[in-house]
Amino acid sequence: MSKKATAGKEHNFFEDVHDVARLIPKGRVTSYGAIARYLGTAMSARMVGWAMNASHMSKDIPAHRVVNSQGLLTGKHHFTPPSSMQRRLEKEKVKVVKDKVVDFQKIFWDPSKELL
DNA sequence: GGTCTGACCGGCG
DNA sequence: ACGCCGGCCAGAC
Repeated sequence: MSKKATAGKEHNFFEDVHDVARLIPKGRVTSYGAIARYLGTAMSARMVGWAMNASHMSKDIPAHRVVNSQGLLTGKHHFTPPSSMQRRLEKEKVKVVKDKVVDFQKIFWDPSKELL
């Protein structure tokens, strides 16, 4: 039998998001919407960000590589200090100007495409 | 168990 | 170019 016969659907949103976030290559960035879409919740990008908030518990999750569709470091406010997000991105050769990722489209990493 | 919020996204005026 | 609005899902109070 299955391991979980009557196992309720554990839509571990956290794990899903965390898993994808961990797969983000260094020097690349993705958007909440892209991850949401990859998970099947395209319109629920909000929860992706919220789930990322929980990523704070796991230091293995490069939340700083996740930005919004504009390439803006919207979540930097949740970092400590906020500037650490940009700092980490620059550390990965990702240029950030005015809280925005330079060449965002170029380094954009789409899980539904890259992880095909 | 209803209500609100949230690291978003895209459309419209 | 910019501001406002709704939508969508999941958790917290």
